[in-house]
Amino acid sequence: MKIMEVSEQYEISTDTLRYYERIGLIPPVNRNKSGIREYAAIDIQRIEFIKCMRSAGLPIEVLIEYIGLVQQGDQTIHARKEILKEQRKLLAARIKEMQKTLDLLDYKIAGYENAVLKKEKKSFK
Amino acid sequence: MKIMEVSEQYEISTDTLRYYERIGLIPPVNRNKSGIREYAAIDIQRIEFIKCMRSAGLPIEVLIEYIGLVQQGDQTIHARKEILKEQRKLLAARIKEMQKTLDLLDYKIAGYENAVLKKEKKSFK
DNA sequence: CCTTGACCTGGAGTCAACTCCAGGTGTTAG
DNA sequence: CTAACACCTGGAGTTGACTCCAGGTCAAGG
Repeated sequence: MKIMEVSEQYEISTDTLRYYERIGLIPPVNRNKSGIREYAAIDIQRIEFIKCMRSAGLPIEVLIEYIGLVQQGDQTIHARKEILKEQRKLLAARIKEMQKTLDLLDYKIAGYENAVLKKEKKSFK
Repeated sequence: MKIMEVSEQYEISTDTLRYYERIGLIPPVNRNKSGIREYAAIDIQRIEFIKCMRSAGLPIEVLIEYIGLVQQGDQTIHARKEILKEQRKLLAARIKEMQKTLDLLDYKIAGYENAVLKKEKKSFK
C-alpha cells in the first residue's frame, strides 16, 4: 500500500503519516527500489492503533515511548502494561469530566426549550 | 474575591484568568479604586461554566460566541440553543470515540496480565 | 523525449491555548 | 520610610500536533 491509499483509508494526511515516521512514532516503513514507502500489514496495524489512541487524545510522546518498548521485546511487558494502565486512568477521568459537561449541556438545552415554550405561550396570551 | 483566590479555588492560573478577559471570554471584571479585579458572583458563575466547558474541550471561540449571545439578551435564545446542541453532538461523538479507546486499552492491558501469567508459569516449570 | 503526477526531503509556518516576562503601581508590615 | 507583595499591562514566547512548501526524483503515457 502506498502512502496515498493509507491516507485515504484511514483519513490521515500523507504529511501526517510522514511526520509520524520522522518523529519515530511509526518505525521506518520499507521502500521500493525507487525510495517510495510501501506500507505492510504491520505498518497498517500500527497506524490503526495510533489513530485510535490519538483520537482519544493520548499524547504522541507517550505513544512513542510505548512503541519503543514494544520494539524492544518481551522484557518490557511490565513497563508497557504500566503505561497503558496510567493512560487508561487518565482517559477514564477525562471521559467522566466530559460526561459531566454533557449533562450540563443537556440541562441548559432543556432550559432553552422551556424558555422558548414560555415565550410562545406569552405570545398567545 | 481577588484573582489569586479565584485562581486557587478553581485551579486556573491568574495568567489564564486575565487572558480569558483579554480575549473577551469573560466580560470585564469590576475593579476596586486601585485598579484591582474584584470577582463578583456573576464572574464566578461564568468561570465555573467556562471551566466545565473547557475541560471537555469546547473551543474558546465557540464559548466567546455563546457568551456574547448571552449578553445580548432574550432574542438570542434560539441561536444559543443551537450552539449548545451542536456542541453537545460533537461532545457525544468524542466521548464515544474515547470509550472505544478505553475498551481497547482494557483489552490490551488484559492481554499483558495474561502474558505475565504465562511467563510466571513458565518459570515454575 | 517530454510532461504529468505521485512521491521524496528538510525545514519553515500555523494554530489553539496558554504561559512568561519586564517594567510599573498601590497597600501593608516592620 | 521602605521593603515586600499582590496586583497591573502589553507583548513575546512556548507547546503539541500538525501542515505547508520549495525543490528534486522517478515511472508511465502520449
